[in-house]
Amino acid sequence: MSWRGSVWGCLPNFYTGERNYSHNSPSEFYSSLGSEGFSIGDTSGTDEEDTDSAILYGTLRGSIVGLRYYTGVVNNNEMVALQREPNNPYDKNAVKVNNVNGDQVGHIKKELAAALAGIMDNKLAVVEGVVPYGAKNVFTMPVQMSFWGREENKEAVLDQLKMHGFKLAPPLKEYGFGSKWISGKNGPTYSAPVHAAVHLTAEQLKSEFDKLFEDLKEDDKTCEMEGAEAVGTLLLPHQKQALAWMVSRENSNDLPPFWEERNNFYYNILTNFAVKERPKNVLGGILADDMGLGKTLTTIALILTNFQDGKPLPVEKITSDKICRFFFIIMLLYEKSLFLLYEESSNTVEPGVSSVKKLEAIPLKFSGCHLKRYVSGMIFVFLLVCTASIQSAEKKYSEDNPRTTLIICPLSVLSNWIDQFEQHTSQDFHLNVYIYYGSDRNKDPAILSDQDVVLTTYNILATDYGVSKYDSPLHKIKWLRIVLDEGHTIRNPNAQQTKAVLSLEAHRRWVLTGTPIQNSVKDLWSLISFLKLKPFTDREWWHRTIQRPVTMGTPGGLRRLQSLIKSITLRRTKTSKVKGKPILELPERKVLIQHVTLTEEERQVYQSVKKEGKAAINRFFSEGTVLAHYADILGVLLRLRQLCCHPHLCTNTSSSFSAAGNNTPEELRQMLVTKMKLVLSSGSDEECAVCLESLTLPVITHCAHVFCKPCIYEVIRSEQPNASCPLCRNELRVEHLVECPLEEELDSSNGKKDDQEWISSSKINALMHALIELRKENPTTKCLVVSQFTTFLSLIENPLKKSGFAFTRLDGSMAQKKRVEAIQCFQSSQAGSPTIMLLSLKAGGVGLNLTAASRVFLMDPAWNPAAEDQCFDRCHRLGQKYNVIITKFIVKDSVEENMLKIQNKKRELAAGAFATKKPSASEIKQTKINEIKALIDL
DNA sequence: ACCGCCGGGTGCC
DNA sequence: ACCGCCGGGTGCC
Repeated sequence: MSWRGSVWGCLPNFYTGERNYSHNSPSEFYSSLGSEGFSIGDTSGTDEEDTDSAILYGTLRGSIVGLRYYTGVVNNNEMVALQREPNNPYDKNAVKVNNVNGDQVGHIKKELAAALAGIMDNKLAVVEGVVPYGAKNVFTMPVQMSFWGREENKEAVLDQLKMHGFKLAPPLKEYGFGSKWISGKNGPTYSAPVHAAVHLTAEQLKSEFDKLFEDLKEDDKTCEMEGAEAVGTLLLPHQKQALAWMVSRENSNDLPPFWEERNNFYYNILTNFAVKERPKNVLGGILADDMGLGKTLTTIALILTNFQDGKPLPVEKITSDKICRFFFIIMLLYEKSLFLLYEESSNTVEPGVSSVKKLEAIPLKFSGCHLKRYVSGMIFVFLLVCTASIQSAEKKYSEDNPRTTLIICPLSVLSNWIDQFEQHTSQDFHLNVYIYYGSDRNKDPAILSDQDVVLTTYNILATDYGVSKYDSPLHKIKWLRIVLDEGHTIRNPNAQQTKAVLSLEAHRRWVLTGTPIQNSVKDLWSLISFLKLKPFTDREWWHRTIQRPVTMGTPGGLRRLQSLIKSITLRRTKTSKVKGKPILELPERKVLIQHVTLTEEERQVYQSVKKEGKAAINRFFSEGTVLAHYADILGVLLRLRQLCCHPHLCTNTSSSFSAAGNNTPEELRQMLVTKMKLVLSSGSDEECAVCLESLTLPVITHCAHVFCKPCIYEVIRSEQPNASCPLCRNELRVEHLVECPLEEELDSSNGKKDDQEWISSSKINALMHALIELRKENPTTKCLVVSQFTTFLSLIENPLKKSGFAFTRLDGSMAQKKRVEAIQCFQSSQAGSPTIMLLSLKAGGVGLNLTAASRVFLMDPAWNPAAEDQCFDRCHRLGQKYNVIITKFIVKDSVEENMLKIQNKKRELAAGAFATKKPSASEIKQTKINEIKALIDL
C-alpha cells in the first residue's frame, strides 16, 4: 500500500458541501454519585470508593408532581432519576424527576424537595427512585426513594430529613435492585434486598470476572470468514473467526442486551423502561483477545472487508492511481522545472513513518515552448476532469455514509499500526491512511473524512478537544467506525481523554483490549458508555443495574454482567483452542544459563565494593534503618550488578551515604532527586507499595521512599491530619514530597564514556564468543542483545564493529522516528541487514515485534522476571518461525546468582498468587528486607 | 383533580 | 360574621 502523498494533497478541493456538525455530548447529569468531588489525577482508582462503600440508609415514599407539564413517561416499577435543579426560578430546592431516557417526568413535591436539597447538594447521600404504581396518573404519582451513602453520613441524613418531618423506613422487601432477570406476564417481580450480602474484595471480583469469559470461549462464535482481496495476509483460523464475529456485529439487527419486544414496545428488563422506537444495538463491541493473537490484523481485515451492505471497502486499485500520478508529475515537471521529484507523504510526521518514496528521476525535455504549453494545458484539463469526478465520487461517502475509520491508540503502538497497515494491505491496493499526529497535522475535516483510515492517539484527541470542544476536527466528523486500541486507556471516567473519546460520533464502535477489566467492574463503564449501549451510557443506570449489584454480591448481579459481556465481547486467550487445536502454535523456547567467571582483576574490584557495601548495609541493619536507606542499598546492589557486566559501568560512585543533618532545603531536595533517580534507574522495577503496580508519576518522600503521586496523595488525604509513610511510618506531608524532574535520561551512568579507553570484560568476551560461534553456524541468524544498562550496550558496540557484525540499536532514549527505523531495519530479511539488535530491557511497548530474532542474549538479570519474559516475548510471538534460544549470562558467585534465586521465588509467588490477597505494606517491607539479605549474602 | 386549597359570596328556618 | 358554609376557580417547581 502507499500513503496519501502530497501529489494528491495538492489537488484542488472541489468538495465544498457544508456538513451538519452536530454534537452529542454525553449526558453529564448524574453527578450525584459523590465521586466527582474528589479526584487526584488521571490515574483511575480511588475516586469512587464512595460509591463502592455505600450502604442503604432506608427508604421513603414521596410524590412526583407536575406530571402534566412534561413528556417523560414511566411504567410501574420503573426506575427514575432524581436530579437537583438549583436554578429553578420558583424554588431553589427543586428536584427534577427524569425517566431512564433522561426525559423529565415531573418534580418532587416541594416539601420533600426542601428536605432532599441539602442532602443532595452536600453529597451526603445518593437518592434513587422507583415508581411503584400509578405510572399512568395524570397529575401526580408516587415514588419510592432509597437513600445510599457512606456509613459516616447516615446520621446527618437522618437529621436533615427529621428536620423537615420525614423519617426513613427500613429497606422495603418489595424494593431492591430492579426487576428480576426475566419478568413474567404479570409484570416484573423483585429480588429481595441484599443489604446483608457480602461485599466482594477486588481479588474475588477479578477471579469472578475471569470466569465470565470461560463460558464464551467456544460459543457460537466459531464461524469463519475470509478477508477481502485487499487484505494481503492470510488470516489464521481464530482471526477468521474474529473477523466473522466482527462483521456480523456490524451488520447485526439484534436488540441490545436486556431489551425485549413486547406488544409493539421495547422494554428494558433492568430498568423497566419502555420505548416505541426500536433501541439500537451497538454495531461493534469489545475484542478482548489476549495480546499477540492479532487484534490489529483482524481490525485491518474488518476495515477492508466490511464497508457497506457487507461489501468490501472500495479501495483504489493501484494501477489507475499510477496513471494519474504520472500526468501530474509531468505537469509539475513543466511548471516547476523539476527533474527530480520526491513524493513525500504529507502525513509523514513525528512518529516517523518512512513513507518517503523516491520516484524515478524523469529527465524529460520538451522541444519548443508552444508544444510544452499545449501539452501541459491538455494535461491540466484532463486532471481537472479527473479530480472532479474523483471528488464527487468521494463526496458520496462524506455525509450520511462516511467512509472513514478513526483509530485511536496510545502513542507507543502508533508505529505498530502503521507497520501493520503496510504489511497487511495487498500491494495492489491503495489505502488512504492519514496519521493525525504532530504539530503540522491537517485539521481540515473535509480532508480527514476523505481518508479510508485516520490514525491518531488519545493524547492528540484530548489536546484538540481541550483547546476547544467545538473546533476539534475529529469531533466534527461522524465516522464510519471508531476503533479504540488498548481501550482500557479510557477507564477513568474523569480523565480528559475519556471525555474526549466519549463525545466522538460514529456508526460503528470497537474497543480492542487485552484487559477489559484492570481493577474492578467500574473500569468497564467508560467502555460500555463508549459503545453507546442504552441505558448504560449514563453512569446512574450503569451503577444501579450492574455495578452495585455486582460489587455488593446481589444474586444475579454477576450473571447480569456476564450476559452483558457475552453479548458484546469476543475473548480468546493464548491457550484457547480452535477446533481442538491451540490457537497459537509457537515454536519452542529454551532458556539457557551461561555462567561467566570474572577475571582476577574484575573479581578484586567487585570484592572490594562488595565488602564496603556489605559493611554499610550491616550497619543499617544493626541500627534498624534498613528501610530508611533503601535507596542507598539499591545503589550498592546496582554497583555490584554493573561490575558484573563491565568495570566502566560503575562510574558514578558518588556515595550518597552522607545523609547527615545540616543540609539546606535545596541540597536535601537534590539528594532526594538523586536517590529517586537511583531507584528508578536501578532497573529494580520498584513497585509502588500502595497500589503494587509499577510507578506512575513517581514522587519521593523525605524518608526516601518512592510512591506513585496519586497513591501517596490518597494516603495523606485519608490519614489526615497526621499521615505517615506506609513503609517506615515517618511523618508524611504533601509539601515534603519531591517529584521526579522531567524524564530526561534516567540512565544510571551516562557520562564520560568517551574519555576512557575501551576495554573488554568477561561478559563481553563471553558474548562475543557466542556470537562468533553462531555466525559460523548460520550467518543469517538474528540476535537480540539485551541489557538494562544502555551504557553497557554502547560498550558492546565496539567489539561488534571490530568483528564486522552489522547491528542496530533500540533503547528508550531514542526518538520515535529512530526507533521505527531501527525496528524496520532489523526485521528486514534483506542480505546485509543487521543481524544483531542491541536492545534495552524496557524499551518499547507491548506491541514491539522483533520476530526476526531467534536468539536472545540477556546480558544481566532483571529483578522482576516478568520484565524478562516480556522482553523474550518480543521475538517469541506470532510470526516467529524458529525455535527461540535465550542465553542468560550470569556471573558466578555474585549478586547475579542471588538475583536468580529471588526471581525463582517471585515466579512461584506469581504462579500461586492468583486468588491470594494483596500483601500489606508491612509484608512488602519484610519481603524487601529479606531480598536485601539474600542479595548481599547476609 | 371523582381531590385539596384558595378566597369571594353569603348568612335562620 | 373577627365566624361557618357554599360552590367556583384552580392546580408543579
